[in-house]
Amino acid sequence: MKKKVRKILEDSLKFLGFEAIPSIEIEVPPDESLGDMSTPVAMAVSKTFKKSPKEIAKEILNSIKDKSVFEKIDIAGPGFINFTFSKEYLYSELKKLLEVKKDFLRKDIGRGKRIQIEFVSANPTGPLHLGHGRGAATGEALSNLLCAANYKVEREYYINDAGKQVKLLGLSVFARYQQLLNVDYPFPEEGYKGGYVDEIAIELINKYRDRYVKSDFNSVSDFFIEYSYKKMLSQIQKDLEDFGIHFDTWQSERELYKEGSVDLAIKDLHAKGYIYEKEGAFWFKSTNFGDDKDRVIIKKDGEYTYFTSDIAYHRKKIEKNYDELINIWGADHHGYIQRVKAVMRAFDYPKDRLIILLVQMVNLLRGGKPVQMSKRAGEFVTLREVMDEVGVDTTKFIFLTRRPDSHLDFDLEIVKSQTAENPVFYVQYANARINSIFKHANGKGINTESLYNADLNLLESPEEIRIIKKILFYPVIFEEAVDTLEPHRITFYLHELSALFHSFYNKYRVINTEPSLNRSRLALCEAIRIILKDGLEILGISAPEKM
RNA sequence: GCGCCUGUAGCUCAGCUGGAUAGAGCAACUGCCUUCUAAGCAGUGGGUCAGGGGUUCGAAUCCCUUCAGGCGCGCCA
Repeated sequence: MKKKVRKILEDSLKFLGFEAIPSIEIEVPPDESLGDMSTPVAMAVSKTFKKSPKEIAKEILNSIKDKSVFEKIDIAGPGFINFTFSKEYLYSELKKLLEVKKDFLRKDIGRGKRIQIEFVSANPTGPLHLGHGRGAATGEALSNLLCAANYKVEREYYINDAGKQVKLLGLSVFARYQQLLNVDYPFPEEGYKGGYVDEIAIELINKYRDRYVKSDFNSVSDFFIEYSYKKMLSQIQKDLEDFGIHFDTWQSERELYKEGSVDLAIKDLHAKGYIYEKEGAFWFKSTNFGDDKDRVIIKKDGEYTYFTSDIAYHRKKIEKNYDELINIWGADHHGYIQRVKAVMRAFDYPKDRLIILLVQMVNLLRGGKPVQMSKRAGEFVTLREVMDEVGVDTTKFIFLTRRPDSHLDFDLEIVKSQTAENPVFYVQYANARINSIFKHANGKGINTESLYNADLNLLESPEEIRIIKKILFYPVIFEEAVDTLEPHRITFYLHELSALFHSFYNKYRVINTEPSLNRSRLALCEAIRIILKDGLEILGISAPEKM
């Protein structure tokens, strides 16, 4: 739709000799009476060509050869050119949609490019919380979106199963284990205090009784660490599965060490001359690549830092040779961006091929009062609890009606009280209603097949025309969402389309009209349904047939 | 102190790659179910786009600055 207008404008501008025009903006006018598409291009070039915008607009208008697509083209305001599509054009496009269905919606933006999206990647030291849920919902929707745009998407979860944190988890479980068996064992200072730690300890007691009682932690640490983090990881996997999130690959940090990737990465950086020794530690010269300070990769005690394995991890990503990489991180990690980007540049990776998206924090409230979210203190509401309390679709929808960088207030009381009238149901309900109409039609013996053959010219009311225009606009929104990597644009669009449908539904009957009109309106409903289902699928939200 | 993000209706948020009269949901108020699902529809009220400067034909949108909030600035992960 937009492309059509753009093409026409380009031809016209070329014809007029306005070759040097950078980009033609095309937008939607503020009021539908003005038209369907609009361009301020005449205003933009008026200065360079020393003519009034209106004059230029007039010239452009006169030079447009193929006007059949439009009902009218007006010059309005300070020099906008407004286009209103002809009904014939709208009907023919709608017919195409009904014929080819999804293929009409799909734009081959990715051209089969391979892209890896890494998201969630929460440490397996505790259950997922709501912030992870936001990252999960966003990552999943983005993956689906890019997939639909013909990118070959691989979804990856990075497991921090090495290092201090999982060790601390193991120790926390060990301490609880001892305490539950009445051994006076000190709980680690910074240990994990959540109830899940007790659960694991109890599980161990049930399985192994007092086999490890009074053991020296160092001699059994491997067992406790391994058992504990694996337990947490499988719980995380279960939570994600129930939240409807799918991953293709799970990259373990331990594996990176085991397979030698970490040593290799260090060696590689060393060979490039980006490693130096200072004060007994080894540093990566990240300031060479825009970071504010150099970073330690081998500590004085010979241990690697968290960053070291991340260097190896990203090096491995490079080796896998994706066309693009996306990392979705919680905003609390933003200070980490420069150093990871520095790594990529040190490995000569093109600057823009790694995109790091930040998802802002979720501020969890209950009745306006903040709920503490400290994993170590063990006070937090888990994603699981929220899922169970307010539902998966509702939770996702809340995340997906916000820009990723908006700071989100998630008030459990408000969300729950709105559950019955939650916006997600508004969209799902539109789909369910359409299904109901079809069911009704089938019951009456009305042919609901091959609706592209219906007489679409009968769709003449302002409401119907408005819906057709909205439907045909979907690919435009889709493309914008892909370009900006912002799935929430789809969410808002679906809400708007649903509103138009509900309004139409209330005013007109689809069936029990004249036989030919039955089919026309069913065709319209079918088109709406195709889009609602497609959009919801991208968002990872279910589309129930009845509600 | 430095860096990143945010500030839009009573509340939660869209709109931010500059365009015409700033939108939605919730909340409030008034109407609409004997016909395809009322989880719906029609309508009313509601704004210093945090404040101040600047850029230009045009600024919620870009730049500077002040204020407010969140987050981050480890040989932690």
